[in-house]
Amino acid sequence: MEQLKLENQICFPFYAISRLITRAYQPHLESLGITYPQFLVLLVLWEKDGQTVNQIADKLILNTNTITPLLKRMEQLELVSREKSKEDERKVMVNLTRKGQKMQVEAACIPDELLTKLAGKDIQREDLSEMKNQLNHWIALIK
Amino acid sequence: MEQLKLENQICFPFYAISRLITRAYQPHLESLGITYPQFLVLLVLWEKDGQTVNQIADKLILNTNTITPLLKRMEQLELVSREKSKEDERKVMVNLTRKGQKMQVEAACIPDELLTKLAGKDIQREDLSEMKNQLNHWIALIK
DNA sequence: TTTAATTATATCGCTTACGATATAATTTCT
DNA sequence: AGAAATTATATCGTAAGCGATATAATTAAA
Repeated sequence: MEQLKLENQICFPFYAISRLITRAYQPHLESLGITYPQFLVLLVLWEKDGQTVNQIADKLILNTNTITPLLKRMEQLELVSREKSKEDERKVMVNLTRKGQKMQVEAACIPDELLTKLAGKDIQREDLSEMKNQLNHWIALIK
Repeated sequence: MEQLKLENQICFPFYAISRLITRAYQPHLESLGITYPQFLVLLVLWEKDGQTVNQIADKLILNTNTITPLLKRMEQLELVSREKSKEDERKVMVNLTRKGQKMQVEAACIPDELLTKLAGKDIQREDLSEMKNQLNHWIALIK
């Protein structure tokens, strides 16, 4: 059954690379005391502080049952605060704490460090950039 | 900080697409009573039955602490059997059961069904095939 | 041939990830 | 206004995924 060979699947490389990337980030994030999904939440909030749970979930394409406990752990780490919106009490506003804001400075170099490491393995920035655009296009189509 | 925008990350689209693919497979696999990682294990065993835990882990780029409980659950589902190798008692041989073998027939159409669905969203097989090759190349480089 | 190192797998603890379901606040409908 | 529907978030249960560590079998070294 040729169509069932692992080698012929498009799904597997995405699954594998996703995990390999998380592994590659891990040592860099460990020194900050955060995980990869927590880093993604920070990326969203650094770009625009003060977003609702749903806004963050939408951007990361995650469900609230994933993001709620994640945000609670980040609250424990004192990276974010969560409080009900005054206008609409169903909404929970998530804000960066001072600590969460400051972490941006330390994190700023991480993406570049990883790109440099990949360049050493003959994976160039232009290739990654092209790939990124292609993938973002597909995500928009299938989301 | 331009380099920290979610939009500019290459890591995020991989993370997102990987989960979107798992979600896309889910309804197809649900009727078989298996999960996406379990499906990947079956792909590996359908290709070559009777492999050790490590051989399967290597092919899926997973650690034994992920694959061992996964295989145990598949044993519960009576999809595979696990028994110590006679030559080397440290090794555990994983074999498909009759049920695990038979499932290949029902699963054979799934990849094609998903490709057809993607074609409807303007994602063509040639593009995916090219992407697959590119990604497999990268995996080999960074693994 | 004991001892030490290596190999193969498993266990533990914690963090995602998500389907199903619950709860409370807000809107919409009648 | 009061009931019904919708929206926003949370809770529960289960399955990954992985670092750290443990255990047993095999191999290498002294």
